[in-house]
Amino acid sequence: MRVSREQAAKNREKIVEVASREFRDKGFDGIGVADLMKSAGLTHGGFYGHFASKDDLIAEACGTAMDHSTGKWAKLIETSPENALSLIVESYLSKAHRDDNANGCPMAALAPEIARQGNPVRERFTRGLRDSLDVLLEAMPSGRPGERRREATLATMAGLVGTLVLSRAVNDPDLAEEILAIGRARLGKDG
Amino acid sequence: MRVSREQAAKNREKIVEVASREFRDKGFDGIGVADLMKSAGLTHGGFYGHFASKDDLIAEACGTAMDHSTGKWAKLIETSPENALSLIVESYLSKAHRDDNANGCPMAALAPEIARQGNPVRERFTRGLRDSLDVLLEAMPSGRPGERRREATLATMAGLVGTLVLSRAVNDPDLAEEILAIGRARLGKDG
DNA sequence: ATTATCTATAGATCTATAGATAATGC
DNA sequence: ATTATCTATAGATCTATAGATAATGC
Repeated sequence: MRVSREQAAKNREKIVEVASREFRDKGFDGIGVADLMKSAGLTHGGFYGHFASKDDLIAEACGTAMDHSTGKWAKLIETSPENALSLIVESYLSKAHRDDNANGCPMAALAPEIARQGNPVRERFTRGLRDSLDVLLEAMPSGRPGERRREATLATMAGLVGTLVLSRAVNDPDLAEEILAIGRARLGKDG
Repeated sequence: MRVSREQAAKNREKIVEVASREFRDKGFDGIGVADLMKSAGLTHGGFYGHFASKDDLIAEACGTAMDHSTGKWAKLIETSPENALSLIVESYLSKAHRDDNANGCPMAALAPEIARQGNPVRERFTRGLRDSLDVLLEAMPSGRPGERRREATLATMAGLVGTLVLSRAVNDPDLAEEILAIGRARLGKDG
């Protein structure tokens, strides 16, 4: 039943990848270690050879989810630097993103739960947020003092997260769409 | 062991009040029915005389938490209508609110978890959000088209929630305070 | 020989229910 | 007599560990 070191490393990556999606979809308490391992094609007991605890996996899964999300933005900026902000806002506040929690922004899916986690999780998350802010800053229109640009970046990030979070929680499709649409109109043109 | 109808009604209210605080503090999965009843001064088994299920309580606790939160804003508007928006933003994005999840805004504490709940919970939440938006609209500066005012209201609400949520999730106190401060500066003066 | 994974299980939860108890309200 | 609450427990989780197994890597 033993596999090669290479395969073991791949198995570990697979666990993190599955977890990062399942946690965003169901929340940290909405999915157990046994089911995560099953989704990764492994058995329950093998988990603790890769991670010290579920919390340990949560920290890593949050980190990679943030990195992945930031990577998408970086790619948009690289592709078309001139209207990057507009592209980021349009995709972030799209119906597709709203309806795909599992592959979307970990902040919108998990931020309040992360706030309740221990220091290792929050530390890893904070690093991911800093990186994400650095990337978003590049997408913000220049031609203003650096301090102002930093402010606009943070305000845009908060606006994006708040908008998506409210749109998802709401039961009425019309209200959910109105929230998204207003967010797109106001955040896409900078602050 | 039986109590009067009046006392039973009070007990029910107490359960909802305790639950609305504990849920905001620990999340829906972070506190069990037995512990909630203990905090309310009752025993586990008595719960199901008052509520059909934990989900049932979640819906009601979300609703009253939203109503309570909206009531605070309404009071601020009544007290000083001229600078109500600024007062709302200052209190919402205060350190005190950030550090008191249990008595604070249920959206910032629970929105992503609410999004994963069934229709009854989300319906009750949606009603609470609509009411809250109606109240916040009154605090927005007038002197502009109604449509624009509605947009500014929704954008402000999303900005408030996103700002508080990020500030709480972050591990570094300086970054957490920077996020709050920028939110206060930008949202207090309308959009 | 080492070790990645497996099976099996301990021990601690959690929601919900059954049936007993005792005070209220007719 | 009704009913709000209590005790006790069923049944289903969940995290984590112990010990067996079998393939890798020396």
